[in-house]
Amino acid sequence: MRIGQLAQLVGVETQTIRFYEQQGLLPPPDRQDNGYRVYTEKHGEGLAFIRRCRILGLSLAEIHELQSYQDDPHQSCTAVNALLDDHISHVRSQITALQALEKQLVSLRASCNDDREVEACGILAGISEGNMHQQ
Amino acid sequence: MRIGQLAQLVGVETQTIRFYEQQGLLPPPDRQDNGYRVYTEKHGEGLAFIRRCRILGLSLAEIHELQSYQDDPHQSCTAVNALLDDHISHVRSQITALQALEKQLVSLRASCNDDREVEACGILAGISEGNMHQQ
DNA sequence: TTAAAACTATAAAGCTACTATAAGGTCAAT
DNA sequence: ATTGACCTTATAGTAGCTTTATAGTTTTAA
Ligand SMILES: [Zn+2]
Ligand SMILES: [Zn+2]
Ligand SMILES: [Zn+2]
Ligand SMILES: [Zn+2]
Repeated sequence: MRIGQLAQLVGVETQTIRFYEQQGLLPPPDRQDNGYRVYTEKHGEGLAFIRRCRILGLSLAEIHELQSYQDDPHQSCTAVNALLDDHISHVRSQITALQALEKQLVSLRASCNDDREVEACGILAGISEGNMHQQ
Repeated sequence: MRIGQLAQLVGVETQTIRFYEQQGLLPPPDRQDNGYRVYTEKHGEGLAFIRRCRILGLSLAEIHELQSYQDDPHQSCTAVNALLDDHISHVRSQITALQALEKQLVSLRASCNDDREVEACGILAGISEGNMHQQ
């Protein structure tokens, strides 16, 4: 299987596959005489794993870590679970931060209607005055 | 006022100030004979404005747009209000996406306890099997 | 007075996770 | 023989800084 077929199979661009190889996330495949990469089903599984991790918001470093655990299948999976716990708390704190931000933005938005000149705009005034509750 | 004092006043790094100047967000200040930048109060206000916008999650491009409105203070502020509306909806869709992600991660996390070997880890199995409800 | 510390300058690279572009080699079909 | 689709590598761009390198200037302390 060549790179284009693999890409289509998993739904990524060919450059992305080369990029993962370069980053050490995907093992370097064999090459044909002409230099073309030849992939096996295992590569397909590995690539699909990476993509599902990415959809879950895991960083390439976190994926790398998960792969290192997979390479040693008889150790305890505590570290895997902890990685996910950490990631969940990252996501939760992002949500919290964005919700606070939304609140701030909505209250700022309420300080202006559409019938003003820029110099009287409640939004620009609100930002400039800087009475923002940071964090 | 030199760059270090301005940086301390507003709470940013000196490089950040030079970066904003380079990006056209902060007007180039006068220079001393030795080449050192000399800032006025207006620069301080401009920099504080940028920082407050950044805290609100506005991109440098959006800040640039706001500044262009400020330069023409007698036009209607409709565009300013619209920019904020857009930004609010960006933030809301980020929140929605992250909440969906959190749900997915939590259910994945529930598929494992801490007393397994990696090869039996419910999380790794869940990712590998790929029964993920995308988006 | 002089030497170190602290400050300033520019330019360039690094960060994340790709995406895009350039310039070229390979292969099948027309 | 040439088009088109595919493959190769290398390089640059994205956002918003941060870090590093290298060098010149000012301030402070011995
Ligand atoms: Zn994470
Ligand atoms: Zn307004
Ligand atoms: Zn925005
Ligand atoms: Zn587990």
